[in-house]
Amino acid sequence: MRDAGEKNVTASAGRNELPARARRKRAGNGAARPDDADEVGLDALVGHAGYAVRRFQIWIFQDFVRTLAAVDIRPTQYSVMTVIGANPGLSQMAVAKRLGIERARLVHLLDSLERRKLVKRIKSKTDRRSHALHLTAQGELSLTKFKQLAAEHERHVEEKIGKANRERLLQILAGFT
Amino acid sequence: MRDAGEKNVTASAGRNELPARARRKRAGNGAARPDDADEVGLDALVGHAGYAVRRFQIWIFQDFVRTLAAVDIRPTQYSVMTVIGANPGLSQMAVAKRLGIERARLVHLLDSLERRKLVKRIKSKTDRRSHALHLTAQGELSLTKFKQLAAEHERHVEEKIGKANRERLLQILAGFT
DNA sequence: TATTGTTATACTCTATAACTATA
DNA sequence: TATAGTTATAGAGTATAACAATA
Repeated sequence: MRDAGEKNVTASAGRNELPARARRKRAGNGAARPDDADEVGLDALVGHAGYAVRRFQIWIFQDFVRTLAAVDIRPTQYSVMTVIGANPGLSQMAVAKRLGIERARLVHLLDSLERRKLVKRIKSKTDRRSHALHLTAQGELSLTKFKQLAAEHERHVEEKIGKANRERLLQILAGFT
Repeated sequence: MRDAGEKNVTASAGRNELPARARRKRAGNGAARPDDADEVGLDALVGHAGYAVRRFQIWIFQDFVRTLAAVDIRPTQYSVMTVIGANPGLSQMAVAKRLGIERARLVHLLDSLERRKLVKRIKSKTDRRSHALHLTAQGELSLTKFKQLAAEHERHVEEKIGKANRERLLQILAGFT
């Protein structure tokens, strides 16, 4: 059981096999090529989790951006505000570590959120190198709205892959959060 | 059943709830903050598929790059070579469409692969605007090696999330390939 | 010496627009 | 006029290195 089906990582699997139609087209005529995307076989890519995950991630981020376009908030900005909201007083290093963002990049993200009066940096009294991060009053209010829109986005995901599959996905990937 | 558990998209779920220890730390003392990443709660992010998928995708790409570092091939380069190998004669537009890559970006990817003698552009006789893409003999040979390493990477994924989970993931996301 | 926040650089990737040569 | 390939630009994101202030 454990050793079965190892080969199909690199072998073409049934569903995405190059369609017979496309094969025929090219067989008799060197010039004819498939012009429709669905006639192009993916070969080994079919068996790669990373390829599927990347395509899905692109879709999901685009839907997130689209759904929150009215409030002009991108996924990373949302994650930063959510973590600060749940852990007020956090340092920049702590946020960066928790979210896997480079601390250099977080500087710019916070600059932008601070300009928009959603987040504020407060000098720490115990360690004067670091900043305590807080949402502003407006930030708190805005985050509530962002979370509503993010929940709407999440429903789009559910519609796209199904409620049970979405939950299974969260379970499978829980270790990476 | 269909309407149950809708709220937990924005509510903190059990597993990633802010630990009592961290909450205690901050309760009596405004200055104390969680310094360890695992003491920082994620709040609404826990319920977002996009967040888990993004973190997983980062891990999986890093492992792919690491595993294929000896041959200096990145995920996108691998996907381009695999599709050309399986569909020789394809135009740049067809490859770009199939993989969801901007055609402007594919130009640079192909420049790089062509410099390395892995891929060649051949002027089409039927449509002089377009190029027929082929692997070189060396490209064919190299791709075989790349596929072996990619299969090794895929085994890392299996070790990380489990064989059954990896297969379930591929099933759930099959529609995005 | 080490760490926090910052600035800077380089490279990948996404998203556009515009140009050329064909069709 | 539309399309294939190309060039260019701008912004997000990743990966580094180096610096000042502070620990």
